[in-house]
Amino acid sequence: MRVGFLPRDNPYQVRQMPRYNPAEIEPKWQAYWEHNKTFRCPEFPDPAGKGKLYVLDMFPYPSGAGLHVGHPEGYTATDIYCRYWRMQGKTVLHPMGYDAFGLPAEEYAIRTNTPPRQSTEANIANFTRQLKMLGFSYDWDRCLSTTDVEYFRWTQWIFLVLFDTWYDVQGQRGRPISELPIPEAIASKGPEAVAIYRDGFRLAYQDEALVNWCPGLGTVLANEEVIDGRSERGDHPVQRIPLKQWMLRITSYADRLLADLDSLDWSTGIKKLQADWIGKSTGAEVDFPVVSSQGTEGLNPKAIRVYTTRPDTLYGATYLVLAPEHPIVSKITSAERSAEVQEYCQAASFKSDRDRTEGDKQKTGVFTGAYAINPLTQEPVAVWVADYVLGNYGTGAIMAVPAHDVRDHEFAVKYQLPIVQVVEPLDATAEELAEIRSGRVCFAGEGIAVGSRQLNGLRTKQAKALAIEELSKLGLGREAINYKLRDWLFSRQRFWGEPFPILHELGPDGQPNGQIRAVPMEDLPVDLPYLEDYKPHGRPEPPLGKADASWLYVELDGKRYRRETNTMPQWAGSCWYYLRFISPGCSSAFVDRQQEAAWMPVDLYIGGAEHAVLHLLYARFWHKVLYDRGYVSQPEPFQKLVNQGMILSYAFKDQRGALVSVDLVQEDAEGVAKHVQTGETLQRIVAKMSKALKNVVDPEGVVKEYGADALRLYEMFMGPLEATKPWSMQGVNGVRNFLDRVWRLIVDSKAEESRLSEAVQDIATSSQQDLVVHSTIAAVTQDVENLSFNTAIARMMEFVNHFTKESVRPKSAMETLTLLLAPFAPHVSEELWRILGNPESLAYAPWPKADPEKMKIASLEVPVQVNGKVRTKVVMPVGIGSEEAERLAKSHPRISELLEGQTVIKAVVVPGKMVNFVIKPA
RNA sequence: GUCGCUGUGGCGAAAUGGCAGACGCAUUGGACUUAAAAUCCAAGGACCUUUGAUCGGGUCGUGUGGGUUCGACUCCCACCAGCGACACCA
Repeated sequence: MRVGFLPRDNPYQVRQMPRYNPAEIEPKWQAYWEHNKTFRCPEFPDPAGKGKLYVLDMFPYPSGAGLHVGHPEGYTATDIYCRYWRMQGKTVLHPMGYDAFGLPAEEYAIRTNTPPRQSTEANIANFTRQLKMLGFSYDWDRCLSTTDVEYFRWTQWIFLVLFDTWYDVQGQRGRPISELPIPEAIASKGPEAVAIYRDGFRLAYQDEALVNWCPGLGTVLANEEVIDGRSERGDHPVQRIPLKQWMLRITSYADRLLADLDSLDWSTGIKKLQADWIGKSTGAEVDFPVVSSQGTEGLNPKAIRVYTTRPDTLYGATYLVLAPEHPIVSKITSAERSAEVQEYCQAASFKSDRDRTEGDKQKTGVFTGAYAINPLTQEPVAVWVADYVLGNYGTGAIMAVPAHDVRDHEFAVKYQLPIVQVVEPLDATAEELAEIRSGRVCFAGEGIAVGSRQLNGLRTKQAKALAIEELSKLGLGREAINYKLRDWLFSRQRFWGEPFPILHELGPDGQPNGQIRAVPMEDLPVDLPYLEDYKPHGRPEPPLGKADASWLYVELDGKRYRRETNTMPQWAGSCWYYLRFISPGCSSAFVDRQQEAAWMPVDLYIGGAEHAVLHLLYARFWHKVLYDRGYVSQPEPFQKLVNQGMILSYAFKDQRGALVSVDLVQEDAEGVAKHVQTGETLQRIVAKMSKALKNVVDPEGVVKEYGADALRLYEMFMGPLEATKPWSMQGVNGVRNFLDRVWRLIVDSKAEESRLSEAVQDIATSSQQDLVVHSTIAAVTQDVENLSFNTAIARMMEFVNHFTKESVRPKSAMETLTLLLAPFAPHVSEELWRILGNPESLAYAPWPKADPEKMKIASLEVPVQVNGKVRTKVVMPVGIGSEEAERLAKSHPRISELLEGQTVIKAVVVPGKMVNFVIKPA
């Protein structure tokens, strides 16, 4: 229990305050909590307490615009949960920090012409001020920003762990690179060959690959940051160009990232999103030996390997399609087709993914002139090139089964390629069957194999298995697994990010010779250099290349190196911040080992659904690497995840469906919205808040007008946490009204200074009051634990409605209400608690306990139905038996009247709930 | 196109097999007041019916259509609408 006092220099002295005045009490209590470090979290959970609780918010990106009403939604939810569990005796870790590296901050810095560090720090200060204004019970001593040098020192350190790790497929875990078995052939070539061999296995590796280059932003982007061929941020076009980039081998962890979703307490929706993103599929790889007019002597391998999820349709494979990037294309193309094929492939390579899919989406392709042998039919099939086949998925080649794949069907129809049905649907009409048999319609479902020799008559599942077995015997096929997930492109050509702690060795000519090494751990952090001009210039060379030679060039162990000049993407810092919060001051490690074991995993993680895939997948991946390497104790970081719903705003739409800015709308007396200029009647809809529509709600303005407690309460009262819901200022006024009522319930609003209302007296509660008090405790307790805050608030409103009517209000009941309200509206509750005569903060006061004895009632009204329709209600004693209840119900005059002359077929009696007589005319 | 979420009074919502609309907003009426504001009390799904007025009684009602059940907002099937995510991954 903490005994608090008000700081002497507190500007918010208790003044006369007969009325509820949040503008006075809120800053006062915020100063009190801060001064007394009320919410400081100990290094370890209290062994005498009821265990630990780690509750985390997705930390905000400190934009220049300040806090949005969406932020306090999740933050209030976690705050209520934390305050509740503190009162229940748990030791609660509840930190806050900032995700401040990355494009938005840098764009903002360029726009406002300030160095990024300076504008970032200003934004952070503003965010902190706004967050403190809302009275969240964070342990602010643990606050961090991903841009703190002492923080990103450890981000760099973790990157070096990734660099030092290879994935042991047999053991299914990441291991130190020093344990990678080196083949004799490599070892004999000397240490440089060994180093290059190792580099090929590291989880952090460099790769020359086709990347998403965005000239508008002057950087490459991860696949996840590209939406429809345009950048997620800024909506600039993205091109595919080959560039040497850092990649993280997240694909090695695909299977575990998928499998471990089972163990998590996340919504099925989010789990499914992640599972779909990982996109595991099982099928087979099948080899089609090549027959080329060029001959196959120089060909290695001599077969085209395709990936299919439907090996059972192999007899229907009437042609093959290669991705334009497939290396075998140029080797098998016949002389007369060469020019055409080359032109097609070249055109495709310059196309962005957008261009490939845009427009009429008509599939295109060219015939290579080559053929390959279907391993089961032994028939030759044509080999085509088409850009609807992706080079970086599966083997980059497919067998086309036009009868049973919609894409292949479309292509085959366009180029008049043969369509052969080999699967018969199980339940199709005669007409449908005829369409499928004729090849006019494609059937992609499962069914019975036909026209497939040994597979005939088998169901799809069995046919797949047998086909794989047959292929294995021939040595031309095997079971295979594929993932949609790609390795994570991890480098950016921008200034405002963590520098890579990597050095490129320089050869005698002063140019990098291809050998790389990590910056020694003890030399971390690698800070960003000072740059006069850090702006992107539209070319792929990173701005850090312009740094001073003293930063750029390093001499180590007698060798000269050039620093890596790429920076890490914004996601890097948020991959592990939850660990740093556990021991933010630890200078010997990224997290203190004992403290990590004591606090992890995060028990409740709340944030927006927009991070369902990217942040959560990346963080889980890093965590698993750290787990494999023995640095953390848990395989998963976030045990329970909840996504708060989006807060929308009202907007207006005209007859054509165009959105109208709210300052152009006026509602008349009947509440009909009209356009100010045209007088046109507008339709009210809900839409995302946007500057263009001028319907953005500023939380700071709401705090000034209604108070932080009202804002908190309103955001929770709007509806279920996970639902999207529209903002209403009248609703805020409603909860503010409730707080006023609570205040008047307890405080004498006529007196000059704050003192108890005369109605509040130190007397015992009546049994009827007991019922209200204890059933409210029970309901609020359960609702808070289930994060059902809207109904918890409704229960407290009922409590207040009840006691407002009582002319004498027992003090104990008022204290109970104050404690129940405390997690939701902490400022006013602290103030009331003090007025009720308690000198200490209620932050750690024991949560009220519902006494079942006091919730017992003697009798209740039970609905009585006839044929399922409620006809009357009968008062029955609690605990009544079925027969007695039936007898009581029957004896009610209205019921006996209805049963008159009828036969009761059945009487359904649920004691205490209802009685139902099923009757028919006699 | 595929997947997911959501459809309940004028509005935000509650009830997840057992009295539909708790609680709140807005509305209406009353009390207090010289008056207004504030506050307090009360009413309220729609329609029909009984009555001098009440009390009362009935029919319909949770997006639409069907089904399971003594009983469905709740479970199942099909469809419609709105929102969101993904989108040639073979």
